[in-house]
Amino acid sequence: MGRQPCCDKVGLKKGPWSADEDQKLVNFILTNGQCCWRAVPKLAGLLRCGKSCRLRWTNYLRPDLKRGLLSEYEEKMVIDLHAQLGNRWAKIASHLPGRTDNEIKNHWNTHIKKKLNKMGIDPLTHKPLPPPTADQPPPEAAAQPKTTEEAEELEDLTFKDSIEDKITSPLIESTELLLVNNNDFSIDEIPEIMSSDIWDDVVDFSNTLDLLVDDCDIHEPSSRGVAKHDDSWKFN
DNA sequence: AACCTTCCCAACCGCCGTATC
DNA sequence: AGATACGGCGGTTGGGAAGGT
Repeated sequence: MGRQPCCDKVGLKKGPWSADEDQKLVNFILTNGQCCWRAVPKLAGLLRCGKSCRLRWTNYLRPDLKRGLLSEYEEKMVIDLHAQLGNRWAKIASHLPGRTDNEIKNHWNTHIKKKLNKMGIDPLTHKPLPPPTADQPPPEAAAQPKTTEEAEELEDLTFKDSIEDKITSPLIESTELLLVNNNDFSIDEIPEIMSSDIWDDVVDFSNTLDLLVDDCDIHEPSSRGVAKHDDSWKFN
């Protein structure tokens, strides 16, 4: 015989939590700490199952949670991490202090997905959406740019995306530093990238994500001493 | 003001790997 | 060794809020 069931699920309350229930749970956890969730509802005087208590605590009641919308910085982090990790929300959330996997998942599904689609970027692959064919008209969400500004933004993002493929694949350390791994650029690509209008954006993007750390210098060729390495430029 | 539609998010569901009996 | 609970995770849903007609 295995363990005891966590709850018999008979007579247990479901649905939204009341303020009174929240108070009971918070008081209990703050007094006793997080212990065996199975025991929590009984000890705290709640008619909920342990799993429901755990979810309520981790997603809503924890005192270290941030409330409100994700900042632009956090959103960029989520997009970048999603490009590397996919729908591993818990993993993504672990890099955003005070945010829960549920919160990030919701924000992705309700905001970021739409935003990327609107910009012509596939939220699954993070690549530009394929051009529409006669058989397959563009999805409603993937609207084509209507103005010059929108067209320029799309072009920018597409080019940036191809560069980011080369720059990133960062290792994310527990310190939340994103390290750029010895990424090689073809020598032919560097002048084009650096002379383009988006170079500043690339650096900004990297800075925003704390991609650039002390042991990772990005320089212009020759003048700032990028290490030339086998016909490619290397980030030190 | 009343109704309808869309949006948003808290909470649930079901699955999986691990722990326990 | 096998059965079963636990804890964690990602996907989905239901209902309230907001916006539109």
